[in-house]
Amino acid sequence: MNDSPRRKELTRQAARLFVREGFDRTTVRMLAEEMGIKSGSLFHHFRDKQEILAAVIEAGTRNAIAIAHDALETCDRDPEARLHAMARAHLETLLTDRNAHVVALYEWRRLDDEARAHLAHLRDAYEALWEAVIDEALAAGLIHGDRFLVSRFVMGALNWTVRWYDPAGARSPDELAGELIGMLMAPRG
Amino acid sequence: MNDSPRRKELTRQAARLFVREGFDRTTVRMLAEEMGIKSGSLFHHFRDKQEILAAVIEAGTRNAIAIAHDALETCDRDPEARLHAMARAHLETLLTDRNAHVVALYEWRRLDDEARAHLAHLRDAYEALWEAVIDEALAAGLIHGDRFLVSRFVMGALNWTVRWYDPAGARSPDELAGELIGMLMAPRG
DNA sequence: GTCTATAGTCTGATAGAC
DNA sequence: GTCTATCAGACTATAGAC
Repeated sequence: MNDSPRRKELTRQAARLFVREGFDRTTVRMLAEEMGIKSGSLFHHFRDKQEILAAVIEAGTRNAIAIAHDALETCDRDPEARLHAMARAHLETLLTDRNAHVVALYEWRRLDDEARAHLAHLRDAYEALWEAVIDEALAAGLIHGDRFLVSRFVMGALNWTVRWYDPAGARSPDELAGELIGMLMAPRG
Repeated sequence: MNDSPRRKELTRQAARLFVREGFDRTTVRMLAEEMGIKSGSLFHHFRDKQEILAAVIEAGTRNAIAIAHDALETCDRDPEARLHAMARAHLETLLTDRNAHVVALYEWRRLDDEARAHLAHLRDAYEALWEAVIDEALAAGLIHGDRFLVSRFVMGALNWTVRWYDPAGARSPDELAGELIGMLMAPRG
């Protein structure tokens, strides 16, 4: 459909609900209430419930790419700094906003075939950022292992934080990022 | 309710469906069809849909504990061997059977408060096995980092394999386990 | 762009025969 | 232990007024 500011705001609110309840048990009535309108009005902005999910996932992935891109630009060529920046950016999109990126990761399977095909290149672009940074770290001897598997394991470790991270706890996303890459690097000295 | 062989078999079949479709979008009619009975008959074995989920998660976690326990018993006191055995056991419960353990991890949030309270000690017992093995590896200097965070990151990396692992691919759960702990250990030589 | 009203379908669960 | 039949409510989505 279109791409109005109104639709963007509605998408943002849908993301919060999808994170809290999960896509399947979020009803259009719940979405409408969260948005302050009646359920019938929702379908003026989105063709169906599926389209809302696709909009959330697209926004979440685009945002993750933008945040990661910025984080990489503001740090030098040091592989460790870049790895840290990437992990911190990833965790912030997941844990600080608790936003659309969580939906993109956890509700991907709920997309229909058409939407999945349409959004796959975005997801791939984000993962390509990760694999490039991990390649640099491997080449520098900072970490070691198979390129594909290291990427998957690192992203998995980060993605699963959503399930146990306590925002009221003592550790920030930045500290978590440091601990994760510290775990992968050979001890100093 | 009871604990008949019939109920156990029905629970096993429900697990397959919950993995494939997710709990929320699995209907009692789908469950009944998978079990070869009519939907009304289901409620002779389970009070409601929630109880089926609780049965699956209990079975999945008990099985994971049993498999892990056996794996640890059949290897010596070498911290690396124990870490490897634990990771392999975990991956096999997730990737080979594609069974109830996946449901336990991915649908935990769908349990009602009562079931969650009832099953928390089982989940904790399984995680305690992990933390003990990780403690040994830390004490031996095999890996390094914060005990709590290393546990969470390792389990996260393993749990997320469900989302990308291809059973038809080249790598076995055993190889994956080796790659993961290899990634955490300082390079030899 | 939002509303009311509702169509049409599916849902979890129950009752009672066999 | 399984069946048939069904209830009562919830669901997504649509139509048409404003």
